[in-house]
Amino acid sequence: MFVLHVDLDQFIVAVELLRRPELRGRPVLVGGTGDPTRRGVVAGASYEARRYGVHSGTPLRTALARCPDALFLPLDMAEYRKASESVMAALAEVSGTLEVVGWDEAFLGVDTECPEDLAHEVQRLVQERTGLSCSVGIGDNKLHAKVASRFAKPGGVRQITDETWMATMGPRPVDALWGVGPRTARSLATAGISTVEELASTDESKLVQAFGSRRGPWLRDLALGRGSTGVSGAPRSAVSHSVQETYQQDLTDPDEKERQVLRLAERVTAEASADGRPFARVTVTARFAPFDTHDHAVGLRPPTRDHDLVAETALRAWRELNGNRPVRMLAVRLTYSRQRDEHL
DNA sequence: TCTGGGGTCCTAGGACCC
DNA sequence: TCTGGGGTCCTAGGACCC
Repeated sequence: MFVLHVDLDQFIVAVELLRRPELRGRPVLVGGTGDPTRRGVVAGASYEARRYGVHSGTPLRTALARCPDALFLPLDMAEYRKASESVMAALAEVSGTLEVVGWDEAFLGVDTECPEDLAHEVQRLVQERTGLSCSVGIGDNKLHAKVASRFAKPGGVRQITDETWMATMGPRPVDALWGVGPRTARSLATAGISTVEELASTDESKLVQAFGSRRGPWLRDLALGRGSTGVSGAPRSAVSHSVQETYQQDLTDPDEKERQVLRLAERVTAEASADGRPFARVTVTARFAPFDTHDHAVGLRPPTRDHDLVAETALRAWRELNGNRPVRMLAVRLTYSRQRDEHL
């Protein structure tokens, strides 16, 4: 048994290039409305643009300053969703268990003698069906496969085993591990741990003290390359659905803030209604100027799909949030009820 | 680096019950 | 009266991912 991690190369940009092939080879950046003078960040950067130090997450204005010759395109979520569905449909043809983990990545649990051949076959299949290029990581577990696909980019195949793990990952900074972000990296740095090797050889009790009885040992396992092998083919249903909007100018008028909360509530209810499940909770999130984010949730009991009730509850959640300061971003999230409601 | 949009999971603490 | 121990549900907030 092997785990393959299939990861599309510069997915968002690649989808855009399918319909604008004349842009191939140029620095292309996708994000926001496509206007780099407005608030927004880069969601997808072509490899050419990345050479200028622009990556996903870079503010559009910064991207413009670093790479003034780049082509800026607006986000087109519907198009990426369509492309993602075609990719996953192609992967479903491969014999094995398919676990979709995002728009542009999936695990395949496969039973084969030669995972490399299969990986190349997967690449051919995806290319043929969708015109998109992907990288494939091979491992004995998900962590190995996930990390390997990063080294395989772009368009390659890489395998990581128990034997090669530490040689490959040992010298790298801890945030190269899947699940270690900037916060954890900083906490580890405080404890004098900066590389994967150092983390792997740290006394477990020390990690338990700093990160708790669950997270401590988990971090060490991560550094040792221990990960889950279970690839689940069970269909995943979304836990929640949300919409959010960052305003070009901070909102200061209280009535305007309430109108925006109601607008977002209507939008998210309309979008989430297609699912069929009733909603169990409404969460309103506000990002206040300059940048502190707070949220407040109110349960819907019993779970409901009533639009008016959702709107009212969103407004109540907003009022309980005490949003008296200038607002930069608002979001409304609906969490689905775990049971399908039979009396609707 | 003045910082989007859409998600997931975990933990801790309060309320409430027996 | 100065007060245990456990279970469950709920929410806030932290952290991470693409």
